[in-house]
This record gives sequence, C-alpha cells and structure tokens, in this order.
Amino acid sequence: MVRGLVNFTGLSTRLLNICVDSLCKFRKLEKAESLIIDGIRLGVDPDVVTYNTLISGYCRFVGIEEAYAVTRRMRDAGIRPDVATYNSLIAGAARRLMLDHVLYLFDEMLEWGIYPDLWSYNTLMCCYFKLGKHEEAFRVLYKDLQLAGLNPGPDTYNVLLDALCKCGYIDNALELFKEMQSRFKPELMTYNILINGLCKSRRVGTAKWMLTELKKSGYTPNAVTYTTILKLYFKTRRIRRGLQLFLEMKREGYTYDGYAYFAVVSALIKTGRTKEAYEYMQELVRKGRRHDIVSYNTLLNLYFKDGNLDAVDDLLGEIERRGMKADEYTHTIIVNGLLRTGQTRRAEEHFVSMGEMGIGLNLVTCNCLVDGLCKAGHVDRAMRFFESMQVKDEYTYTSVVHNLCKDMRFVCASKLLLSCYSKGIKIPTSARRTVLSGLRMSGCYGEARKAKAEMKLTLVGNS
DNA sequence: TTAGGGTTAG
Repeated sequence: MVRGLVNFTGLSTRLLNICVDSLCKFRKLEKAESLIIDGIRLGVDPDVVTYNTLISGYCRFVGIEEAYAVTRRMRDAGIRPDVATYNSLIAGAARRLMLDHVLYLFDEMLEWGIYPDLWSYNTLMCCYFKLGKHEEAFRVLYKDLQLAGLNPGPDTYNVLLDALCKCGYIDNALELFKEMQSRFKPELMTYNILINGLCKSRRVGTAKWMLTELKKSGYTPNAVTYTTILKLYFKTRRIRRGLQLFLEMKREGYTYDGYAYFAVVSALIKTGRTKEAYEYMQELVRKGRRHDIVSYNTLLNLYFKDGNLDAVDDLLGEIERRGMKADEYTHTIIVNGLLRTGQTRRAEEHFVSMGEMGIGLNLVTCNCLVDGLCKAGHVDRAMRFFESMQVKDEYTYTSVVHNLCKDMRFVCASKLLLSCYSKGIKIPTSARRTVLSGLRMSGCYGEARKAKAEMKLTLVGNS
C-alpha cells in the first residue's frame, strides 16, 4: 500500500514537471506557479527538476533577478539547487552578456559545494567570446577545464569553432576542426557552423568541400545547411540559382520554419522584384505563420522599398499594438527607409532618438546615414558624420569613396582609398577603377599615375 | 552553451 503511494507520488511529480515545462515554454509562468501551489495542496511535492524548469523559464522570459529569487524559494522549501540550477542561471546571465553575474554564480556554486560541469564552462567560454574577451575564453579552455579535471567535448569544439568563424578566423577554425576529427566524430552542427563561416567569408570552394565531407560522414544536410547555401547564392548574386534551390527546398519540405523565405524575400527586395517579394510574404501568412519581429522587419523594408508609406505607418502601429519590441534591424530599416524616400531630416531625428532610447550605436545604421546623406546631396554633412564615426568598415569606406567620386572629389576619394589599402580594409575593385578614371577624366593625369603606383605598391605590400 | 532568417556599399 505504502509502496503504491510512493510510486503514485513519484509519477505525479513527474507529471507536474511535464506540465510546468509546457507552461514555461509558452511563457505562462504565472500558471506554472499556480500549478505548483495546487500540486502542494494535493500532496504532490515539487522537486529540484520542477524548480529548475521554473528558473529556466524566468531566465528566458523575465529576468535573472526573478530567476535567482526562485533559488531562494527552493532552499526555503528544503530543496538543494544542483548544477543544472546554476547552469540555467549562468546561461540566462550569459545570454544577456552579464559577465559579472556569470562569475558571481560560479563563485556561489563553489561556495555551496556544487561543481561546475562541462556545460557551465562551455557557457562561460561562449560568453567571453561574445564579449570579445578571447584571451579569457581560451583560458577557460586550456586552464579552467583542466583544473576542474574535465575534457573538452564536441559541444566545446562547436562553441569554439562558431566563435572563431564569427571573428573571421576561418583558417584557425579549419585547423581546430582537424584536431576535433582526431578526437570525436564531428556533429551535423559542426559542419553547419563551418559551412556558414566559409560562406560568409566567400570561401565557396572550401564550403563545397565541407558539404561533401558532411555527406561522406553519413549525415544528410538539413534546413540549416540548405538555408546557409541559399544565402551564399544570393550574396554572390546568383539569384536564379538561389531561387531554384528554394523551390527544391520547398518540394523537399525544408522551408517549414520560414527561415528560407526571409532570405528569398530579402534578395527579391534588393533586386527590385517587390511583386514577387509580396507574393512570398503572403504565402507565409497563408501557411499560418504568425509575424515575429524578423518578419515585421522584412515587411517594413518591403513597404519602404515600394514607397508604400501608409503601409509603413500601419505596420509600425501593429508592432506596437502587439507589444513587440523594435530591434536594431527595425530602426536601421526606418533610418534607411526615411533616407531613401527623401526624408533626411526625419532620418537624422530618428537616429538621434535611437540614442535617447538607449539603443547603442549601430555601425550599419551609421553606414546608412552616411550613404543616404551623400545620395541626397548633403555630402559635407555626411563627411562630418563620417569623421565622427569611431568604428568604420568596408561598407563605410566603399560608400564614401563612390559618393565622393559622384561629387567629383576624386583627390579626396583617392586619399581615402589609399588609406583603406594601407589599413588592409578590403574594398571592391570597382572603387579603384572609379577613382582612377575620375582623376583622369578631370584632367589630373599626374595624380592618377601617382595614385595608381601607390595603390599597386600598398596592395603588393599587403599580399 | 554551439548552426540557418531580417538592416548598409559597389
């Protein structure tokens, strides 16, 4: 009889945990809390898994402090937090890049006699990478793990490979991949991380080779693999080939989550095919996909490109009504859209308001502002803003060089281009051609010869 | 904890 009761209670707690997990996944944390209280009233006690599930939910949807408060409640209820509890809290803090919190949690768990596991260290390493603290990340890998008596696992390598690819160290990633192969069988995710890194750095040949390796290892490419390749086609302007692949993906059922649709719509918008872009967006809605901030951003961009400003206003209202938070993409699309529709003052005002809203400076938004101001004929205003920019990239320089040429300021463009070459910034060859032909066209033959020689010298020096 | 979607130049 007693044994039967124990089994019944055990099953009930498991059932409770399954329900709490489902509620937390759907952000229904209050309902999850009430369910736990009802369970206690009925004699079904929550266990460490119940609380860990709740903590995970609070971390994801509410905040770290609220999640941390649950650990106090579980201690009061006589349940000791375990490594999974701390891993959830660490993951929540790491996701928000709250490094101090992450380190505090490491200290606290040790004080309670709970030892961090491989997952804890992987999360810490990932957080360091995201913050650009590479040295500290490698210290976790080579020192902390060893001191803890742990060996890096496939997940550790995946985190590391992804971070290397995202920082542009693709050759180091390939070296590490070889090392990984000598220790474990790489996962499908490992191949996808590398294919993505190779595609983004336009190493098309090596990306293709990696795809063959993926298949040779017995894996079947998945939706992630195909979407990555799809993006590569669009990036390298092979629009037709990309659209063909998309249709194949649709036939084979690889477009179920809508990710590939946005890549296609974005490519269609860029190439001015707005009618087809609308059709694909409508297809997505017909399939029952609810708009998230990414689809709203895509639609917003489409309306701006189409000059449909009434639809822009309606959509911004809808985003607000649904309680969704505009992100940095939304704001960049707004700034760029206002510039392209001739509303430069409003674009500048929106840019200023972004700072007031506490949105950090975004390089892409700055690039849009520089380019848009130039194209609207405000070259001096654009150049003042350009000079004030702390961070610049190849988009910034390419845009300014071309715009200076359009404004017949070839000598200035030539100096800027040379400075890019000496800094090792990769600028499309079209910029060089435009500058040199502009100098010649405006009669500055001596300048053109000198610039050409200097460019050649710098480029040889860099290679 | 780690892979693919949305913003910019030519």
